[in-house]
Amino acid sequence: MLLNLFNLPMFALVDCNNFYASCERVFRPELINKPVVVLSNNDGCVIARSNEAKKHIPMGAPAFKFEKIFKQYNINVFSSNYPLYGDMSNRVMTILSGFAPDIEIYSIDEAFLKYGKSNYINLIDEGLKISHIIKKSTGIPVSVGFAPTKALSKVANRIAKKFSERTNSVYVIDNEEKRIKALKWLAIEDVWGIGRKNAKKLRNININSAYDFTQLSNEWIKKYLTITGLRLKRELQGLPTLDLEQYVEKKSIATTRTFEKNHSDFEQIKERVTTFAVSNAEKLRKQKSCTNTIMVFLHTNGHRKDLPQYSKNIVIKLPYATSSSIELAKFAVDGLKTIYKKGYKYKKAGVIVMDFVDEDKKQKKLFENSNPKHIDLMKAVDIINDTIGHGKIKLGSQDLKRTWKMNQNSLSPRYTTRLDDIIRVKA
DNA sequence: TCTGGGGTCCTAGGGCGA
DNA sequence: TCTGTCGCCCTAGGACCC
Repeated sequence: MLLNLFNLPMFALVDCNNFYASCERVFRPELINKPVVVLSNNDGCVIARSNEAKKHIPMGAPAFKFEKIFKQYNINVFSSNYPLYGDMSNRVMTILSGFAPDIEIYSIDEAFLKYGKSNYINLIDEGLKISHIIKKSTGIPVSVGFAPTKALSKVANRIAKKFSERTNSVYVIDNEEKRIKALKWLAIEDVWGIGRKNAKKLRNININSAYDFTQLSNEWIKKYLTITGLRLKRELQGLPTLDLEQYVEKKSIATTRTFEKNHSDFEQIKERVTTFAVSNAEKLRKQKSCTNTIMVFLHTNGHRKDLPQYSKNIVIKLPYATSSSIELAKFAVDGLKTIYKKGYKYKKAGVIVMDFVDEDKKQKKLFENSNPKHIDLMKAVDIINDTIGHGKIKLGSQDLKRTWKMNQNSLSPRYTTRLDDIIRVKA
């Protein structure tokens, strides 16, 4: 049976269902069919929910406001366990890359696959095979949507997930009738690329579905939703406009954190900012880049209307490109000194680096250059940290005794990445 | 008392040289 | 020499994604 009626390459979007919650369930099977939520760093707000929890908990719900509801409905609450989710994601992606030659890992829990137009395979069977093998090998349930464009494969995936009992979590949009039916069903705010603001704008002019959106004139879309909106319209019409994106090095790297409590003291914030800069430097060295620009920001808790508010950032053009932890930490602290004001209770700070060059292509400046001794020193630090554990080697300006702890009151073990936490099977 | 983190892309608008 | 205009570059900020 020839299913590919568009006679175009087909994209599959494979999406792990409620990924973080599903990861927790893999190692706690007694939680299957029970409500599960996963919280953000610091146990701040809800960032993943199982289907059972979705009835009671909105996305992004602040945990402290929902404690009663958690108890009332026996919701199982987990702190986020990124080493576990990262490892489970790698397993899923490795399996997926065996299904199609071209794959784009779009996020921790989803990937696009591209099937050439000559691959006249039964896509439903292919989707079922993907879902079966991933479930069997990793325990993670997935949904699969096929369509001739990436945006339509997102729509197909949504249908697969929403009507999983009828679709077995696999859906294919491969003719005009299905495309139009799907777009008429999909609410405008659920379209990939239409966020809250734009959805409101569109609702105001009576554009309520994805289909309505495709009926808008190109001029209107270009004017109000920019070139991005125009691309989206083409994609929804079934005209391939976005291709798979190949791996590219990052253009910016950020380390930012909300503090577990407010800090007013300069020295404490300086220690945090130093640590953020060191973390960015490590990530830079991993991708073999140096940075020319660093930004430091600092702000108070915007939710506390009763406290005086202050928020400031500073962008510093560096005199030379560097990936040295020591140099970046120094520039970051210089920046912090400029923006720090006494008397405020700070809740969040961060360091972002951008404007990269390859480490072997950086230009030598006439007067000021990165200290060449740092190159070997940083290599040694990276090797030691990789071998004996991350963060064992620190700068003197980082707090050596204190380990800054996030609130993680409900952290699951790192079943797959820490020997001590591995599951033991009793004979 | 307690509300995440890390990215990308796009545009408007200003400065500036031709 | 003065002025207007065009295009380029840069930056800040908004909007989006997961």
